[in-house]
Amino acid sequence: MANLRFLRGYNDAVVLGLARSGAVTRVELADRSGLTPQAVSKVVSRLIDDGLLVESGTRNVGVGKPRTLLKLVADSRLALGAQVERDELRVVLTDLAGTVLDRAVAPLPRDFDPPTFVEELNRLVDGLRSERLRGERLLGVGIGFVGPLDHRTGVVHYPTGLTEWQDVPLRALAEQRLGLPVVLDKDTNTAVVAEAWRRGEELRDAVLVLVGTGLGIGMLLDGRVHRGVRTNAGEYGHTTLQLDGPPCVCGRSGCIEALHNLAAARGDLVEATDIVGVAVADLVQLLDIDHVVLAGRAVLAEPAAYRDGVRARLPKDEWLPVDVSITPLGDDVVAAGAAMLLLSEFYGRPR
Amino acid sequence: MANLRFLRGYNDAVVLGLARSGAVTRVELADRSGLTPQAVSKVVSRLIDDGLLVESGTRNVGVGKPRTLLKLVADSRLALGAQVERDELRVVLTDLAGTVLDRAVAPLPRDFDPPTFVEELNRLVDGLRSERLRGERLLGVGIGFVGPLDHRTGVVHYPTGLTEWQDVPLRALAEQRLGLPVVLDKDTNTAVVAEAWRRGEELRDAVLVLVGTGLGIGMLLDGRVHRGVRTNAGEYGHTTLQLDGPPCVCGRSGCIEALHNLAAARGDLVEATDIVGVAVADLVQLLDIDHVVLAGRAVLAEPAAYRDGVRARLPKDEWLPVDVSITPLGDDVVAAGAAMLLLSEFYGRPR
DNA sequence: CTTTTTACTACACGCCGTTGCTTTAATCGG
DNA sequence: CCGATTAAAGCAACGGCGTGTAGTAAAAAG
Repeated sequence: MANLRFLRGYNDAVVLGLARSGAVTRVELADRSGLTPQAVSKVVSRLIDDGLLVESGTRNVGVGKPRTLLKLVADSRLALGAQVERDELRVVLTDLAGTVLDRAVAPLPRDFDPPTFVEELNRLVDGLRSERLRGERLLGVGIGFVGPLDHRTGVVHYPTGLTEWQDVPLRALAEQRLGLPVVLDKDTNTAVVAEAWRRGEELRDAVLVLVGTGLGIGMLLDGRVHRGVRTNAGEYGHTTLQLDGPPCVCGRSGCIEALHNLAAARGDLVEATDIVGVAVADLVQLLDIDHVVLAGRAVLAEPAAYRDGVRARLPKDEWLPVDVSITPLGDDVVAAGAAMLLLSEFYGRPR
Repeated sequence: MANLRFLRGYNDAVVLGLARSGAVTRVELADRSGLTPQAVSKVVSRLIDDGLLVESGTRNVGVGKPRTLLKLVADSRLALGAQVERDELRVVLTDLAGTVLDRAVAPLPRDFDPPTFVEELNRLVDGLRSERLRGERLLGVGIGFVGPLDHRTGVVHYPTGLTEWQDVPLRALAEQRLGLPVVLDKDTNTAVVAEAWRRGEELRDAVLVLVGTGLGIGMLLDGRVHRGVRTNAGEYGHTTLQLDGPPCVCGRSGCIEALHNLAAARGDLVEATDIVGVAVADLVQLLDIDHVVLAGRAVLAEPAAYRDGVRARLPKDEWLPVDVSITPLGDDVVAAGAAMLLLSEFYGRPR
């Protein structure tokens, strides 16, 4: 189904997305979006009325009237993002450009239950909210949680290590307590949203590899996050890499995660990063992506080693080079991505 | 970029897609599409004017005016599809519903060159065209080719075993010779299009596994074929399944394809199907899909064995069952899918 | 200063789905 | 048997989308 509201929202999002990557002009927006100059003028004037864009000077390119520069008003809209791990809650405040403005971190009790969590979330959110925010600039809160969960319904199913979380409608609970719109997604998905939102059209096919105690990936395919039928895509840690390998906690044998963690426990960084390299090379080949972003505690402890380990296993001299990078957002990537996921609900391309 | 033409085309495609799955009524179309009843009425009247739909009786559901049944006029539009293998060319004629109406098969000379191929394609196309087709019912020709190739540009790059095919603009060559619109895609992609086009909304996240001399997959993710940055996605045969496994023709070790073909050569069908099972289970977990379709010469020789081998490796008693099936199109699946890919260029959802 | 070139906008327009209402055709209730 | 009720579908007016045409604004070039 598509109607005129969809049409407008879609084109608004296209223009805003291009504007996010830096100062632009109407002419350039028309060229890069495929919209006619008239349509761009209308869209831009809507966005200026909403306070999302401002005109900021001119740029001269040869003869003729100079182009009017347009700039995103990054702090016209803000969002909060949370990362929930088994022992820690992190909440960050980001602006429309995806810049992290502030953060708060608090420990979570062992095997915490939903009410405890919602209260703690509310406490951190209130702290960040009261300092800066007057008026309606704060759009809502995104939550990046460990899986499995359902992004569409906002229900957490049964994450390992959290016995009190059996089919908990977290999105509804959080919306009620915080009085703000809430979106819920898997941590790996919010992380890849962070990269996609900040890098824009440059990043359309990418994988974000999150290496911590487990190994999960977030997939950006053709400009959209791939979540699968039940938001369960990206469980890459338990993919078989060695048929007769060592047993894994998941019950099967020779999983990527088992091989990686064994090598890491031995202190064999070369072997550990090589495992990740082989796994990523398989992914690149399967999905035909041109960007790989590495993140997670293990990677951030030894960024160069993991980056080089992955690069070494990727095919060289290829007609399509694969860009391998470490997330510039560091420990904030999941929480910041959750905030950007919420921003994208309002200002991203509608479905 | 989106405009009113896009809007109309999109909604037309939505309605036509629903109509493809059997006789429906305007009310049901409105319910299932999310469009308003008036919008459906307008769309349907457009489609009737174009000869794509007809009213065919009524259906009574309780009180009130009975619903008018609508039926797809399947033979109002036809398309041809070709499958190109290293030793054989197959061309089929399908209607708008994806039903195969006719076929022609011809051997191809060893290491055939582009001109030879285009002439042979033209000969088979002409044969199928002259028998049935008067007027403008034939929309064009789809070609499913072995990779690597570029779907967007229509250029075949450098398929192994075909030394005369270095960056050949096959789509342009074929369009010129045949005088018909042509689309080009990898064989695995056209095969998954065949399943998607025929099964409609029921199939939104699926993998088609094509097991022949190699092993490739076609991915349908969130209702769209995933091709990757350079139409190279789905090269699954050379994914590592055993780190220290036997050497593969690709230069690496322990690839799925190498393990499978070794087992098959030994005549060990259980082992061969189990390898495919493990590989598919990994895929299902990674992509979170709910449908697996098996196809290809090896599978069609022992369909039950492959189907059961795959089922055995998939997680059981899961909250999300995975449906495993054999393609009902048999040897035609790639060629028929190529025809449906062409149909979808005209009557599928626009990008 | 005039001409040329380029950026941008004002406004009428065609066409999209939507809204409100009417017509059509069945069942239901007496 | 027949009016009341219910549901499907069409008609007409409408708001809003991007588009096309024509015009204005602001620079460089001559």
